[in-house]
Amino acid sequence: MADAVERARLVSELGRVQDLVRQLDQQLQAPSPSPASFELCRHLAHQIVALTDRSIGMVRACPDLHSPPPSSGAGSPLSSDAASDHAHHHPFSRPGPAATVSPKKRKATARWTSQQVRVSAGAGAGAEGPADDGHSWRKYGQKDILGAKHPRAYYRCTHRNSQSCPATKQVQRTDDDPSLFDVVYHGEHTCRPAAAGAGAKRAQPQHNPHAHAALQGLAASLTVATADAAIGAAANAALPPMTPESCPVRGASSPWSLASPVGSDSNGWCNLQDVSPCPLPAGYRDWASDGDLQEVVSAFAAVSSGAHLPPPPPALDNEFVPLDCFGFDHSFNGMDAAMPGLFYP
DNA sequence: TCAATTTGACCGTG
DNA sequence: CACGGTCAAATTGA
Repeated sequence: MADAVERARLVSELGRVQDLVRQLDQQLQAPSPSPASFELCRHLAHQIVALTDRSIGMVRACPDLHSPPPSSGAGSPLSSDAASDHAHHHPFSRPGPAATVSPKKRKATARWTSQQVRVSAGAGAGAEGPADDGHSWRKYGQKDILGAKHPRAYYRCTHRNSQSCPATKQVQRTDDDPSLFDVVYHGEHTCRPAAAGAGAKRAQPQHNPHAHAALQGLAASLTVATADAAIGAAANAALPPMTPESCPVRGASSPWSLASPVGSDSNGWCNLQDVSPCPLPAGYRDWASDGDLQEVVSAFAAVSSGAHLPPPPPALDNEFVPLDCFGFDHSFNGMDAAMPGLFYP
């Protein structure tokens, strides 16, 4: 029986997280980033992580809060996989070419950032598959999935060999709507978008002038996630108005079709069926088309799920590598288990 | 000729 | 043993 006290505490914790995110946002907007402000950013980030960790612990400790929200019948996104429940947990494996121990071996322990997205087939581009997400993918497999009408296709980044880019994705047409695809992204792109933007460098993620947008999105996502955690009206009442539409993450549609699973429906999907851009400030668009959106979203997903960046370390178990984005280099061992409710529903 | 896709087999997990 | 994920040989296309 989730006592109201526990809920109130959780809401309060998440509210603090949101405040911290806003502070971080403000720091990132500072015109001339100084080492001091960078340090502050780091500090804020650590606090955010610690608080979210605690919040998740609270949710876990309380069975009622922990129980998943009843999927609002309207076609649960993963209904196609409902028959096989591992389809939901995507413990990803195979950390890239460096782990050439023996072929066809998978590491069960490796956990990658995993982002679930539902996209529609590009309207004009035919219904072959989801719209281009800005990266070049190479198909390496296809499987018929039990209980699903359509096979699942497996893609890896074209630059996997040349640049050791570990990113992969799985694409599966939804059962109910053939024009919709469920896309699960694993890993992060470490490759350079070679021909994409003329000489677009993704060298210094920190002090990214657009990073604050992602943080705002994160703040919005936290709001939604709170609601997802069955906090419901209490949370929404306690938090400042921030509509899901204000989440830049959801607007990453042109041409990016990537979204954070946090601010999504009850199953962690972010429905991008509506490919028409959602109302976004111009900055968000520019940023999204720049590729930085994915970077930041992935970064947060990585932070949340304890993923790491290549090149893969030789160690099998402790697989954390510092994120260059915010310098989240400590205290994430706990985070590995901290966010599964959000990323591994 | 090379790159991308297809497809059946292999492997680890539950 | 069934299933999902991956590999790699064969095939296709530019």
